[in-house]
Amino acid sequence: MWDLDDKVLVQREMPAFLSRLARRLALPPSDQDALVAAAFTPRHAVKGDFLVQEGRKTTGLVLLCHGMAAAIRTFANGTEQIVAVFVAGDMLNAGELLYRQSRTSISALTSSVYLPIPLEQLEPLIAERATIVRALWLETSAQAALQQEWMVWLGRRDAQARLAHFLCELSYRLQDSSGEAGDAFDLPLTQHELADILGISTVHVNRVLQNLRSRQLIELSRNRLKLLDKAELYRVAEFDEEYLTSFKPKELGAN
Amino acid sequence: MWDLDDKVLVQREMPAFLSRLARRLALPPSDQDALVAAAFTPRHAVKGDFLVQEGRKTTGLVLLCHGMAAAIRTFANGTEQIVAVFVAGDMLNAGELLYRQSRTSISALTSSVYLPIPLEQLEPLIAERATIVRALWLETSAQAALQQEWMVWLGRRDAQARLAHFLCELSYRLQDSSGEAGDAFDLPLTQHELADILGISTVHVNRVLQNLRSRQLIELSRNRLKLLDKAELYRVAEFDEEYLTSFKPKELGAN
DNA sequence: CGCAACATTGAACGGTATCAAGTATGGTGG
DNA sequence: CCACCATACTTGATACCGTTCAATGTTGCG
Repeated sequence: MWDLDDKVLVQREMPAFLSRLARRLALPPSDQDALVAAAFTPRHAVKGDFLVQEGRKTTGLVLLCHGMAAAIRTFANGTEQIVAVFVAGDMLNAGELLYRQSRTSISALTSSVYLPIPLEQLEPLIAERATIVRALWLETSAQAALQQEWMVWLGRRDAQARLAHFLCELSYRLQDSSGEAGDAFDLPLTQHELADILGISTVHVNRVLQNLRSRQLIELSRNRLKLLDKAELYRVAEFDEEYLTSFKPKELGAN
Repeated sequence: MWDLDDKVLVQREMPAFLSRLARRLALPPSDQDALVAAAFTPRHAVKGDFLVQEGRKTTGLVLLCHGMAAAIRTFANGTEQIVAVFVAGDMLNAGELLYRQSRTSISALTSSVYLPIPLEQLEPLIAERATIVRALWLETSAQAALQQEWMVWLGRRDAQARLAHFLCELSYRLQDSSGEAGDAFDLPLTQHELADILGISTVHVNRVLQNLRSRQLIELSRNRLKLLDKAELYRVAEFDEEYLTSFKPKELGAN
């Protein structure tokens, strides 16, 4: 699974990842150092590899350094629902860390680099350093806020608004995570996967996509997405980025 | 808003509540004492009162000691989606504590007793006591797990399965929270509120309820619900209580 | 008692699923 | 380099679940 390119990729991505991590968690340097010291070396996964497996014992925290991943729940009848999409900088399983086993499978949507931090190393930090526990709690909270937003559009919007909203959210998060402009980005999702995210059928994803295309709101081919009219897309989605910007937490100790 | 009955209610409910809290958070006695010492006195709310208001500055942690409450998101067009239902013993806003303002309004579904813990008192504890941060993190994780389950049935099940699942979940949580048998309990929700939870129309809630009644699965009148055939209801809902039982976290320090 | 909120019922409409078929697209082995 | 295959995407026809609108019955509360 490893080849030269992967190693190069890892080495090139890690510094950028670590600085994003610092920005995001707002940890004191000593804590961040302790966290990184507790980690294994970065690993590489290809599309479809599982980074976390449903029902397995939680073995540690997993940080996504590069690429994208999705948390999947599978039904008895074989249908699936994607309950989360992760981008570089996200923790994949902060919310499951305190439980015996994970409730979802998380699989790589693209070739990815991830950083596992085994529980044995992490537990002493969790037991002693309130700031590190706080960072994990913060990430869990952010994840919960995102999920809540998904619940709202799953429950109350039609397919078009759901899709538009998802694209807006992803654009915003990628921008935040990579620092790039968010008007065009790689969308490594098949229409089938989009269907599993939005809770609609694959066929209908296709139709809604074409509708958005015909209205000159987006351009999408070969997994490359362009947002042609962001303002109008935001309107269709009723997308309010505030729930994402407010992720920036209060400073420690600040009122 | 206060009368004698309320005070009696508060006094009668608090000991039971505190013991539930202890069981749930698995905090060392010293930490639990510190938490309770930081709290205001218990307060009382009537149906419809807001315990937390969307957009307002977060002023502290709110524990629900008695009654039920719902977290509500409101749209521009006036429609609402209920994104969470809380029962006695739940923390209402653990996941929002680190942010500047709350994203949801939380309103009392019944006459309720709640315990506010102001941020000024809480912040020193959060800064210093890893065990307390851990408890808050744990509660946020539990909340996120519940939400994820809702996302799954919002995305992929029909109205009947959604309703059945919600009833199963609530029954289970009430049983867990109150210790009572869960085969019959008060369901202080109008069909309209159920619709806002399930993401379907009020009219359809009515029809689905009647279907469940005609199949001898439930009995519901005057806000009192009886589960007549729990096994079959579980089957219809594809309800797997494990995602709720697994909330019981690992012991501190245990591997 | 009378009003307001809640529950129930029917009819027509609409969004989305499902089924089925056909068309790109990309990767693989010969 | 091409033939082939698998996967992804596209399109149309039909059925169903759930919405909406509207009317009526019921309950509870001031």
